[in-house]
Amino acid sequence: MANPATIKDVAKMSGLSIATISKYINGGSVRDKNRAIIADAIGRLDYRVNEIAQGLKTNKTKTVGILIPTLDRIFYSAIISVIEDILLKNGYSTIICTYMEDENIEKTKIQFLVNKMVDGIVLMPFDKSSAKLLEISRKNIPVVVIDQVISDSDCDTVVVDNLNASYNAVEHLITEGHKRIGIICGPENVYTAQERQKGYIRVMEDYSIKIDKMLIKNSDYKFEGGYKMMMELLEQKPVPTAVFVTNYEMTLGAVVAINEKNISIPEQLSFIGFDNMQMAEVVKPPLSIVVQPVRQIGAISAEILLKRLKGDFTGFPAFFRLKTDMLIRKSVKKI
Amino acid sequence: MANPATIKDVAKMSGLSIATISKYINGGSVRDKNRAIIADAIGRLDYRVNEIAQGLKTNKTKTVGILIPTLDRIFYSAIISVIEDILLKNGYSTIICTYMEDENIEKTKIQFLVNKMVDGIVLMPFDKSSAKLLEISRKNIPVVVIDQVISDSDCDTVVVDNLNASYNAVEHLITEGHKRIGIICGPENVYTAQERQKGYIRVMEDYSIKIDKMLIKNSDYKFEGGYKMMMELLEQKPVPTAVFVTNYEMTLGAVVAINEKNISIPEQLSFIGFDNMQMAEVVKPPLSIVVQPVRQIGAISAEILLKRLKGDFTGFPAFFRLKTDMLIRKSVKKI
DNA sequence: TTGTAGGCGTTATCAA
DNA sequence: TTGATAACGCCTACAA
Repeated sequence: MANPATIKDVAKMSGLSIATISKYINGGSVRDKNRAIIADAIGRLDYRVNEIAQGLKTNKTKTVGILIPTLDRIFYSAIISVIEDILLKNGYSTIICTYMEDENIEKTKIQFLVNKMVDGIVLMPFDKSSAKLLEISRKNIPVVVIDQVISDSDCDTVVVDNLNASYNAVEHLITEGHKRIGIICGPENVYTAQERQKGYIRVMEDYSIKIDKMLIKNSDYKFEGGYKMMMELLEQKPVPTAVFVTNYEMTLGAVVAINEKNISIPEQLSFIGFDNMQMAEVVKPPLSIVVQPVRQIGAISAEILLKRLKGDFTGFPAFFRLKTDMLIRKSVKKI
Repeated sequence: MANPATIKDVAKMSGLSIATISKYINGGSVRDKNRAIIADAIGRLDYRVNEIAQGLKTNKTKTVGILIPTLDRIFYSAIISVIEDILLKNGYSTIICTYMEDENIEKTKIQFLVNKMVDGIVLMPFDKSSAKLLEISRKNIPVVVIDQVISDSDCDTVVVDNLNASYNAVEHLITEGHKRIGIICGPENVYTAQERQKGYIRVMEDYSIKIDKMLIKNSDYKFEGGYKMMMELLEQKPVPTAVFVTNYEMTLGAVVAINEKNISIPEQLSFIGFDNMQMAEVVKPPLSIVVQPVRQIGAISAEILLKRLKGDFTGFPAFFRLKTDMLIRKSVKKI
């Protein structure tokens, strides 16, 4: 209704000057008697600092930009929840942008965030190229990169140990007697996909199992891709006795394919999926899966960014490599 | 590195006044020759409007606040994706806040958004109380409420026809010969849950089927709740021949319970779930489900808000009630 | 068509 | 401890 109250109004009502009110707000020294008067006036006027004006003056917006490929994947939305929560508790709000896994949109949105004068950025990049980071670093905005290692660029990074996540999963299959093991990986130009594929190859070599290239499928980290690649794997001769799928959406797709073919897990095919414990329980039988430390990823990212935002650049650039968990259920059979 | 360029810099470089540059930017009339000069200067300086300063002057932040219970549910994150996309294309950025299904946090966050001077708010409220809307309406900030009808308050509203969604699902079961039909609903104080429950009761009455209160379960819209209530339903005597679960997370929980009890769908129990087509396909056999028009909800909400933001209040308060779809798969047996 | 000047709400410097 | 005042970058009468 009425315009929001300003410092001026508070000053008028309390009979003090604008400068004094400002000090009161920002923790300067103010006579106790006056503190009371000011507090009273602020209460009656329901005064709040105008953060826009504040931002203009201080060059700080108390806002962090979060840039992710899409909100549709539980992996991303879960991380964001955590980050948002921590930042908010520290007085920062967040602008979440998705770029639909499109490099051009990604660039546009980075520009957008820079225009919005965010104080910091959390980025889950599409690919490994660092060009897009130029714009940001030119403005001296701290960036935390999650889930990917960007070459040739100094910035704090939080990833999971994808290689060993994959290594351990496949090793589990090997230990249970499997040799003919299929893997469905993500896009070849994506860091996490490369690492997960490396893990597969390394453990196979460590156990001196011959690698059949036909059992290594690259796809798009999407439902349909998982479905299609699973179908292809099932057509191999001899058919693999076990399959490892390296992200959540493709795991869904693969399971659907398996169901359609009326193949039973684990009797006819052993299976290890990725992410999302709830889903793993819904499937029959419950799936063994690799679980990423989503909460931890979010928490560490938020904390390191807050540190940079405070101007503390010790240990820059920081690099965190978090361990995954392996959840053993009933989708793997000993052979 | 260097500070970002300001209008002043552009003015200096082009030899024109600040006012002229401002006109150029905001579409005022400027001599063609000068337009070229200004464009050139802007390009060389890489000048961008400082939206903070602009906001201070215009009292507009070009920002919309989105307040949701949690990001963990695909129903919410999907809607947000759509809204964010449309708003962005119209020059608005979004601040997404979650309140963890806690009324107090919800209030705090509303205050937070108001402090951030958002131009508008999209709200998915926790309950039906309208008190929280006071703060917003006092500031004349347009609000669009999604997924709930707030009594005693004028604001644009977008909901789905939950009652008939439920009616149709249960009717499908009845048509297939079922009479003893269990339903797992959400919290009794939540609008969508009430409506879905009403739909059940109405269709049962329409078909003159006696209602057994023991077959109506209220829970919390969460995975564990769905699991627990399903277990309870399975202990009823005689056991229901069909069950309808009224949101996604509870559907997951219910399916897990059914799997654990080694009950087979649809031979021993017919089943209809809610939301998320992908999941429905993963389960074996694929589940028949009620699908909400997520994209449409997002699109309509964004459009109506944009309209209000432009100052167009025709038809206020608007009320949209969207229809759901029923996806028939293989989880219902004729008896 | 262009320029001058005042003000948006805040912070920060410097005197008092 | 307080207060007057000049910024911050932009917009907008109003005058030229």
